[in-house]
Amino acid sequence: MVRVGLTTERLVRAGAELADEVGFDEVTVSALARHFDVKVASLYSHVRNSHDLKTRIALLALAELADRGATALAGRAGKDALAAFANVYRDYAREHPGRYAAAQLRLDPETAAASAGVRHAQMTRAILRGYDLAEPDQTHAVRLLGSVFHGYVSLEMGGGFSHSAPDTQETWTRVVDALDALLRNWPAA
Amino acid sequence: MVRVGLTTERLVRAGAELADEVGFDEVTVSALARHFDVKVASLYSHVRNSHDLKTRIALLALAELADRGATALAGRAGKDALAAFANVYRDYAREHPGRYAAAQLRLDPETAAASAGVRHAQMTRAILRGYDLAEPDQTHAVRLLGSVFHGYVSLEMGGGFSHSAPDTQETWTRVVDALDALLRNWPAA
DNA sequence: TGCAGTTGCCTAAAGCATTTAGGCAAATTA
DNA sequence: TAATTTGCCTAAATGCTTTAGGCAACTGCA
Repeated sequence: MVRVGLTTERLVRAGAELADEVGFDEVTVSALARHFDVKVASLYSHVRNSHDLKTRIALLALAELADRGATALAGRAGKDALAAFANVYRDYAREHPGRYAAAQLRLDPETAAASAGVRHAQMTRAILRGYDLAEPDQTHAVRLLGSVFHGYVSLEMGGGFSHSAPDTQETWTRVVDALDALLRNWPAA
Repeated sequence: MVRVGLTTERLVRAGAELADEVGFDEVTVSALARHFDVKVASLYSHVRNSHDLKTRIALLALAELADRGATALAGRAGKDALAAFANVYRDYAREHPGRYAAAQLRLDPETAAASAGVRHAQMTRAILRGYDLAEPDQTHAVRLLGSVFHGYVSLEMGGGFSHSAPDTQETWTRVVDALDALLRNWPAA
């Protein structure tokens, strides 16, 4: 019996790659077993069940995204930081569609609280330090930015903007411009 | 043999209700068959396969959403129209989480082109008539609004904003205010 | 009203994904 | 080298998906 050397980590990493290739929904315990040329049951020593596998892939994606965000924010502020951070989301989704889809998985509250999702919110707040927003407007703005990034990227990936001029890169640039203008000029309640 | 009177329409409608109750992912041909107390194979005369069923539920949801949007827009303009339209999305998602999830299903291009999704874009453009935006900024703005509505609602439903002050209703109101301000003051390229 | 054709639901069966239980051999540790 | 842990296995149950083919109940027409 030749041991392949399975670990939870390797499974999750391979699952993430598989997701990017064939789509997150197609990531199944069976497919992963085929990939490692191993019997299906063998994976269940490393992963609790199918949902556990998917959750772990989601956590990986969130962490990778947060890492990229942190790198992008280093040494930037204001609109520069905003644009860089926005591009992280968009680029990651384009490079890793399966992982990005995984990052959208609904996590139960405790898992979410322990995930890199928390870092995302912190980074968004960091960006807003370049603008003059007091609470509660800062929180409103954090939520708005999250919505735009997430919403834009998922609509674009879902083909929502397809086949129409102007191209999505131009829109993306202009949307970031518009958000910058809005944050500099946030309306009073 | 008692005939239940299955039709594609009834299946789709029941599937939509099931989605709202147990989640869109749990909507399966088998579950629907159980609901009608009928053998699984019987449904395959009315629905091509599982994916076909889900697509039809998605189309139903898109149409319902568009109908509500049209009703909300009737007789309104400017910020009033913007707020009403935004609330349609949010309310629909809260009332019909399963259907809303269905509406997010990625449709192939021809299906999408024939869907009520087209009406959504038209309505968003109609709202923008209340603001002074020429092309291509109008298209950018259409995409921004779509992103915010979609992104906000799905983050909120996914628990992304949970357990934190201020409450999401207040944020939603302020986000709509902010969008209105942005559209009235759209930055030049 | 009676019959023919259509339709609605059935049985049967194959394929694949998920999950658990229990076992043997290889790697690790003492 | 012996003992223990670990990695992968076989076997088996369950459930969802899908296709093929059949009979009974409707429908419409004479």
